[in-house]
Amino acid sequence: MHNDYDHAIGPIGSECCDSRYDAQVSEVSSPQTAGAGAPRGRIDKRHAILGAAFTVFAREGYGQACVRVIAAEAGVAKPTVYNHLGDKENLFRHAMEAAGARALTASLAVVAELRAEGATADDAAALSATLEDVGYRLLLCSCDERSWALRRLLYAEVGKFPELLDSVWGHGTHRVQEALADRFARLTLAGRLHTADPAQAAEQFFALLTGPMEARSRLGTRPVSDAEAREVARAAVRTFLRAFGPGPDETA
Amino acid sequence: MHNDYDHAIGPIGSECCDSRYDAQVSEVSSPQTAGAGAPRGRIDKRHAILGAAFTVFAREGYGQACVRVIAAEAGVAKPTVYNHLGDKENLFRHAMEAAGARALTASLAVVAELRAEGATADDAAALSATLEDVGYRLLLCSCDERSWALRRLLYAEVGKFPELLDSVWGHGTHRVQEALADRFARLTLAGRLHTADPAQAAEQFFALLTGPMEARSRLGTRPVSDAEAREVARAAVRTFLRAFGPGPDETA
DNA sequence: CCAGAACTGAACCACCCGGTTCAATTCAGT
DNA sequence: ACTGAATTGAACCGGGTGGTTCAGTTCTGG
Repeated sequence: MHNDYDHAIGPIGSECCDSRYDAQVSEVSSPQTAGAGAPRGRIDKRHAILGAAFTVFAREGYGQACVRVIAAEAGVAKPTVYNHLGDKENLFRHAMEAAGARALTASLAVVAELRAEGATADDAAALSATLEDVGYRLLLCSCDERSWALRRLLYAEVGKFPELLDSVWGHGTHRVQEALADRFARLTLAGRLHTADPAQAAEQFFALLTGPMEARSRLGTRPVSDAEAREVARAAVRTFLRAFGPGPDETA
Repeated sequence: MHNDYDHAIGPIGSECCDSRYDAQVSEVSSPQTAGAGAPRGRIDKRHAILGAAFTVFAREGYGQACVRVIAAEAGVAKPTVYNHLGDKENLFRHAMEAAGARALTASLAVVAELRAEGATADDAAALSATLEDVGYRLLLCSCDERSWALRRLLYAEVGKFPELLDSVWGHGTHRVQEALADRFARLTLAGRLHTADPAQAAEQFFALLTGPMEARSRLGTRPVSDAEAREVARAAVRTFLRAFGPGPDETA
């Protein structure tokens, strides 16, 4: 009868669902009957479902994951899942988009820090330290378990869900690299960097960070130590600054 | 009754299967009844099955792919598939390993070219051109459709098949980067490069190549033009040489 | 306090998949 | 030409899946 779900039937107050469920989706409950028999509220079932869906999809893959398990993980009956999101495909899409948005905001926050810190220090050593710190925190974001799971699922199902490439991945990396390129451009104008093409520099900075990490963390299946992450960030920044740091202005 | 397949029952001459089926697995046939009614021979059914399995797995993912389709794609009856490889999991494993071996040999051949060409030219421009060419060809390998499919499947099923990480991916990238590091070490000894840590330099060289390509080719779903691949290789080599090329020997 | 919406649990359905069995057929080695 | 192995097609089985239905319960808004 009804074809378009997502907020067509309007099961709960789901139209205002722009509020990203921040950390864990299983404990925030409407401030009534708090701590009583019912462990969770009524209005955030949707968040619980999306979170559980991502967890299960990440653990078992889209094809192998079954909705019953997702419902169980969310502490919810199976019809409730279908009532909220109507379809396994839609469920997957929304779970991925939510996870992507969360990962994006984390990375953007790190790059935003570069704006703040980068303005304070002035000498070359300070710039190097700042870049290293930003790189390290960017690596922490990128090496988060949920982040790896997101990338794996994206890789896996890009054939069946091509639109997720844009809505989850493309926009994200583009915006992060754009913000990075903005900072590099300003640093170049200030004479502290020599990036003829800031966008390309940002692209390569990102590659120098995440590329080595992919191998070292075994595609995200092995937790990477803080020391190793810092070492990768240090190496990346060293190479980056040798190539783009202050020096001969041979802007090709 | 029987638990260990693969060459336990010995259906055909499969023990000698170390010969990698080179290009396409669907046309080589024993030199008899060539071109007649039966389109393929009898002895290379296994290759056909493995090739078809990889094709179907790449197209639909491990979970969604069903053996019937694989058998159809291979032009073979379903029991034949089970007779040869016994299990969907084993089928997947072997298809992945075969594809991984093929991709590895291609990349290794490219790096081997660096050994030959790198010895001839002497000036800096020639080194740059050689590195660009090697990078470009490495990118071509890495951007091959089957290569992307292999990486996607690896990413996707690394949770269910952790051993594939080593047998398909780890060994491959390690060997390529090792070969690259060897070349860099020799070039450093010859005074034409300054790589304090050749392994790390190779790691970053690889990252500068493949990282930007990941975004530009949309995770391998969009064919990348030769011009763009060449541009990425050029940019990577330029950055790499600025960082590690002849200049101040500030080996940290 | 009550009407109505959301939620639950369980059963149910049709479908498809992995894997097996089997008789009939085709091929390879000699 | 003949024997035995490989292959085929088709049917079959058990089980799990996506998705629905429904009666009954729990909560929410007013």
